[in-house]
Amino acid sequence: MSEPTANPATPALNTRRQALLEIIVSDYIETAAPVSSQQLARRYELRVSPATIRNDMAELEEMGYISRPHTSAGGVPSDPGYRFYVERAGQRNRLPRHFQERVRDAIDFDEADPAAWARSAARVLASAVHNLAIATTVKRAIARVKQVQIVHLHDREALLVVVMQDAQLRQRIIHLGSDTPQDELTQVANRLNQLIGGMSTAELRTLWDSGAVGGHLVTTALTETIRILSDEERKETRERYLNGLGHMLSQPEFQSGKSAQDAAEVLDDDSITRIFDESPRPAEVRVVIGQESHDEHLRPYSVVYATYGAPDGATGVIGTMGPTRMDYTRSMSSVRYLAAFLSELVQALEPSPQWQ
Amino acid sequence: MSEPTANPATPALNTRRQALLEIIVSDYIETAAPVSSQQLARRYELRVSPATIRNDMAELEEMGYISRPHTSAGGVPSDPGYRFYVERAGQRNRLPRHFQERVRDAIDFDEADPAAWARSAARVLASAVHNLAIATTVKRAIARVKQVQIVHLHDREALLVVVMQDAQLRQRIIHLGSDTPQDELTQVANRLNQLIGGMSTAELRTLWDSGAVGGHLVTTALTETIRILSDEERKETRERYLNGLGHMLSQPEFQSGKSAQDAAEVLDDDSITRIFDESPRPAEVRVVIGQESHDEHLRPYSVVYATYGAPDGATGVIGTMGPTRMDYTRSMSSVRYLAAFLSELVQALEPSPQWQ
DNA sequence: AGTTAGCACTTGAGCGAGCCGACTGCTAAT
DNA sequence: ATTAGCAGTCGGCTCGCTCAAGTGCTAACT
Repeated sequence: MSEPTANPATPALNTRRQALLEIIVSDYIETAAPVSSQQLARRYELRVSPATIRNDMAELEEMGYISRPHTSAGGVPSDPGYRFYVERAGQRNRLPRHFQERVRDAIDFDEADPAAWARSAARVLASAVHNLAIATTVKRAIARVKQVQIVHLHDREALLVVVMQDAQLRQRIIHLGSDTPQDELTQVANRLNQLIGGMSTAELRTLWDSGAVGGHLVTTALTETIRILSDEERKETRERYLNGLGHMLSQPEFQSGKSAQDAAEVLDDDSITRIFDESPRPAEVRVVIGQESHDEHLRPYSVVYATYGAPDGATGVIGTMGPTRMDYTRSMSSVRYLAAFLSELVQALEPSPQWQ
Repeated sequence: MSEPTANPATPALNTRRQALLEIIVSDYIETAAPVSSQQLARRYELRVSPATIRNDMAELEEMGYISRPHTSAGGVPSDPGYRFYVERAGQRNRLPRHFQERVRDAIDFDEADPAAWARSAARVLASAVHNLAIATTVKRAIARVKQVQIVHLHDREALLVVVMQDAQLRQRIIHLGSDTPQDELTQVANRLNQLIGGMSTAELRTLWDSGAVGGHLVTTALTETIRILSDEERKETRERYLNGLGHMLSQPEFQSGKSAQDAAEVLDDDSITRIFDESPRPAEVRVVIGQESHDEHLRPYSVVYATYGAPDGATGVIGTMGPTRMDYTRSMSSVRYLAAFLSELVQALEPSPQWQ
């Protein structure tokens, strides 16, 4: 592992070599074939001869930015080469054609369902970047209850519905001491709502400990509410939506060489969710290239992702995964745009942060 | 396309040949290698010589039950061969080890969440059959509302929560004429519940047309409720959970030959859901083998699936997909068991059918 | 009739040789 | 510092070969 950092630390690359490296990376991203000095000279207006380019490429190779499949082959970017490219060109805005329209058509605010939004977002993103896309629903670090409802099912069973602060719903079966009419259940729920509306798990626990709430049914409902909220905080309850594995597998790297099975296994377990756990700050698009990943299974791939949601509120993650030879500028632009779009929707669902 | 039906119509296969065909299919399912006459003679107590087996196999080939990759190779079952096998051995119960325990451990009734059940069911099934598993949530052909709730979000927006007869939840944003306190919203919801509890879409529409409900807010809530229910009936709102693509791609047919990309694309679009639309009666496990499928994309695969849920009530589908060389007895047993298990859970959520 | 032994024949898989084309690395000239 | 020219390297491809597995057929047997 030679570790050239793409930063000032490294012995400076003269301007022409920097430009050359960028061209090499972007050409390889486009063609998926090792790029040779002659092709570079022919296809781009470099005003130098192939021999000069060869010299420069030898230098780039020595510094670890590119490597060669074999001695007599062209250059292929290595992870630091992609990193250089991302730092240099990553901020450019390169949304796919009609991307905004496609997003607006696919995602309907009035559905009010973060799960539906996430599913559509994953679909749009996948088809935009031609790779696998992942979107999760949102979740708050600190769960608060907004309102509860108790619905009679039959005999001595009822459904406890909890509406959370971020407008997400959770449900659970509760067992009643006796068959209780719906009217009474509604009353209990209303009384409970007066008490606990807006409370966090901790506050609910305090209330419970104080014993201030009486009645068997109320206690049961409160207990289960606490359980739901603490599950919410403890477990990863975000729903994940995946789309576009087919797009990803159509990339040439999977035709020969890379194993489609490995890629599929990444989806079956929770690797991807794990990398998402280290969520970046909202509005920051994070790029993890190949070996940079902490997760061994993800090493052969790159991931571009961002957090979306309300600041200090409910947050989810949206991102894309593909071979390290992925279109970083396009991916970053698309992810950035979608994250912002979803953030708006989610923020419209809950009170603005000042209210708390 | 020669079309031998596996039924009495076909010129009778003598008993030995039937037994032989079953052995060939099951051996091929196990080993994934063309089965030869010598191996059959060696590994099974057939009490006849390889030459005789060759004669029988020639007959089986002529009748379309098996085919050969090339002239000097063993036999592999063709679709009608698998069909014969399924009809003959399909009813045998061959659950994987500890399957029941695994199911019970993975699926928690108290969660009361059909989505969570479906997700867990897909996971268990996938690992049991070593193939892709799909489970959907449930949906009623005729939606009924059980209860609604209106939750104030902020300013002039509120969340309409609809609890359906089968205990599923739906939500939608509604825009209020003016900023209305939660108390009032709760009252409106309670009034509305008196009126509409248990109603179907048609009944709600009649009510709406009658103009018997007054008040702007009530009307809005009613309108949106109708919209939710009719969406429910019109659209495919079942959530699909997939698991085990990695298992499926680890099957030898994908190592060389079959395209993993094609398989992945089947998942990205909705082919599978389409085959599920022709739901079998509950408790019937349906098997679609290769070319038998109406859907072109599914032709290279087999699908084993069953409907689960309450009779005349909410139903969902669970099934597995894999190469035509899949373990049908195991798949059918597992699907049958899981469908029955899920049915119990779903039925416990809603009033027994007589009540309606 | 049905079954079996024996044997010639077919075929895919694996292996190595050899050729071709693409590209580099190096040297020497500008 | 750049460039032309050229020898050298290497992967990919094709061809031909051999080998092992397994069949299809014929003739003998029960």
